[in-house]
Amino acid sequence: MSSLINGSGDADTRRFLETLKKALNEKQYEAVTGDEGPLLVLAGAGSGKTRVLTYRIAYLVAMRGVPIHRILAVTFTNKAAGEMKERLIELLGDDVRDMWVGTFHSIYARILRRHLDVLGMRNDFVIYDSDDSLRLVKRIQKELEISTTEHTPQQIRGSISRAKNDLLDPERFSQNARGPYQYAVADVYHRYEKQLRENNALDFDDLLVLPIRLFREHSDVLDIYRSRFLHILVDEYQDTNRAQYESLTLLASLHRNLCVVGDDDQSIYRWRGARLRNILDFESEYRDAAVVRLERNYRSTSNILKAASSVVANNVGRKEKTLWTEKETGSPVKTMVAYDETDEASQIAYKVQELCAAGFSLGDQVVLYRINAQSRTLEDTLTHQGIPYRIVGGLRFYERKEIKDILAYLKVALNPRDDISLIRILNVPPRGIGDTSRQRLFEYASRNKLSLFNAVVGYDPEHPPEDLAIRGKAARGLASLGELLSWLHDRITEVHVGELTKGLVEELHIISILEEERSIEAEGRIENIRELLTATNAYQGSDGSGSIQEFLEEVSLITQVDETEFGGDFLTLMTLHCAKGLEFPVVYIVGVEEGLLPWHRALNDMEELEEERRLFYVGMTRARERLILSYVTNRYQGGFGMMSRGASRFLKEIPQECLETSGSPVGSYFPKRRPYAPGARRRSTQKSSRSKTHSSSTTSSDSSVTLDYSSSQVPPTMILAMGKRVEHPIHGQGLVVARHGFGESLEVDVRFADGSILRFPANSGELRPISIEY
DNA sequence: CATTTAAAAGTTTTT
DNA sequence: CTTTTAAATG
Repeated sequence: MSSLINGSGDADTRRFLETLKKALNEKQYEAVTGDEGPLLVLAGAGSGKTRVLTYRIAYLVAMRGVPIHRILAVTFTNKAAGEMKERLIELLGDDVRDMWVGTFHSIYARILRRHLDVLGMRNDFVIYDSDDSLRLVKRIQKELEISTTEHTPQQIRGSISRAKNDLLDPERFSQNARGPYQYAVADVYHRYEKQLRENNALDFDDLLVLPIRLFREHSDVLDIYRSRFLHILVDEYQDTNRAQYESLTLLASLHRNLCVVGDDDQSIYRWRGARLRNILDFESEYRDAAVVRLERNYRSTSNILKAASSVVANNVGRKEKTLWTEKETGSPVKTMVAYDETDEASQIAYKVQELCAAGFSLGDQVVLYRINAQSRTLEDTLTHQGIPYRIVGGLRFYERKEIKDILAYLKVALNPRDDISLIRILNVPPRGIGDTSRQRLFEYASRNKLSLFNAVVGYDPEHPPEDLAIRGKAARGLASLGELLSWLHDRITEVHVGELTKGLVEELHIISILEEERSIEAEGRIENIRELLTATNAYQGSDGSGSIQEFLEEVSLITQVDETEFGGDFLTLMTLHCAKGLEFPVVYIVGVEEGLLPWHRALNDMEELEEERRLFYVGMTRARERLILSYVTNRYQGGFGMMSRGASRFLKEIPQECLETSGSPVGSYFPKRRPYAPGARRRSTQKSSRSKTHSSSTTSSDSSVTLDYSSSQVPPTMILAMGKRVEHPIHGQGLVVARHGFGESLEVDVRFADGSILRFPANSGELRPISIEY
């Protein structure tokens, strides 16, 4: 492939412009080739936002001769950055690899690594994730004797985070504090910042906030970057917060070539400090800003687009936009009513298979929900029916306990001041150092003005310090930890991360300890550790050296979407927030109910309610061809009562003409749900007992009543679920005990009365499901 | 004194 | 229905 970057002849120029004209519509072309100066691209959902951003960079490089290192592109996830880079490499050639494309967090981390020392901190900091920060807040709350029940550590940590993103340092926060809660937060905040500095650690917010301090207090550093970055391009601008806004303003203050792309209707991170006004006020902020509106949608059918637009039109605080499409009308948006969440899950599972029969693959379909807790019921049902699925988000790989434990060792070895990580691994794996010993160790360290690390490493079991009353098992444990840590510390800068991790895992004997547990969870953990070893082993940093510092940084900035490999024949499940920026041919949104979507705590606040509406809008606009919205009449939460009350107000905002309603309110046919009996195990026994319970009242929540099997549209996969009773013309009655494959290729194992187990293709028609008689 | 076991309480969204 | 906190055990 010829690289555009080297060819600057007239012929190449003309060819490139031709390519652009062909690849882009008029508005997109305008945005891509827009002049220097501030540029606001208001890009509606599915209007080719990423495309514009990518082509604009290519245009700047190829046509305007902007050197690659003088461009800064900021995206929302690492994955988006990676994809943009791949695309740019195709367009411009391999040199693009050195371009600064990344998230705010990763780009600023890079800057801080170079310059943080001028602020009196160290450049070799570690990054605390939210779990680490939370542990720190908890510890401080205990030290300050602030009740953790009255104000949860999560709350306080949230308040601190918000303060930081609003650029309030502890002093300013204290001055503005009103009321007992804010005073408490102020105290914790003070100590929290002090601890971070002492531990040589930065939290996520620091990565955004410290560059601002750096730039403001050291104009020479600011000058390096603001003169270097001739063009700055920012994706998802509607979700930037105050700190991000301020830092961008500083970085763009010299050349003023700031191109921001976003959609105010898709701003969904207010709770994280995102300020809608950043995008709404861009034009007044930069009076000379050019504005381009991308209103043509290339993604959804007109029915879906119309439905979504009608919903979001109810928001007041927005820029007026009219999205249009040349796509066909398409299927109507479908609403489904279910009795409860189990019924909802069954109906979704049914619909998924119906659409599989209609030619969509599982990978084409995604189920979106408001809160993570909703995934459980779906998972149960999908597992039960043998539908392969994949969850995006939830617990991230690098946040799993066993992984974080191992990484904590590396962090401590790299940065001996990292007390939070050290405390974490003090007794992991169990080595006899409990609460009491830990407390004594703390006291001993502070009495002797030793860092915790030195207290541990310097511990000599032959001559234990007199003022450290640790003996016996705890003493031996402490000694072995000290040995291990100094062993690690000696190698941390020399050895490749893979080799060191391997040595560490062996030294800890984690695998054998877990093997002895002989539980499913332990097996999963072993799997995870093996995966970590593979990852570290294969790791090559930017210079191919396998530096541990670089590895740890990369790992802590991984986003939820980054981790998931898309493609493959899996049904995808994720929260609405996670779905931002993605698209699928078929989208289900479940739990479209008052109290859930909109979330109950948003009901009394106009702005919060609008954000919920935007969230719903984002979900709807992910769909290319089919959109299915479902709600239930009885949703239970935990064991305590109902949590949502009927269809969401947002559903009523969709025009009737693009809707199709299905699924009757079947509530009356269903038995009232029993209150949870304590001790009634769910996972294993419920599955078999559930169908019995329901069928005893002539119905089954496995949809055998709500869905009409006799209409023969029901795919066999649906009927031949695990545990279903079936009849075979020769062998008689049996029970489905296993399933292999999926869809057309599904085969099921059936155990018959004589104990024999036989395998049948599900679509052979030999097996007939029978309703269970009692 | 550490670990296991039982009871109690709390659940949005995430870089 | 999970996660955290308190009491019992080894």
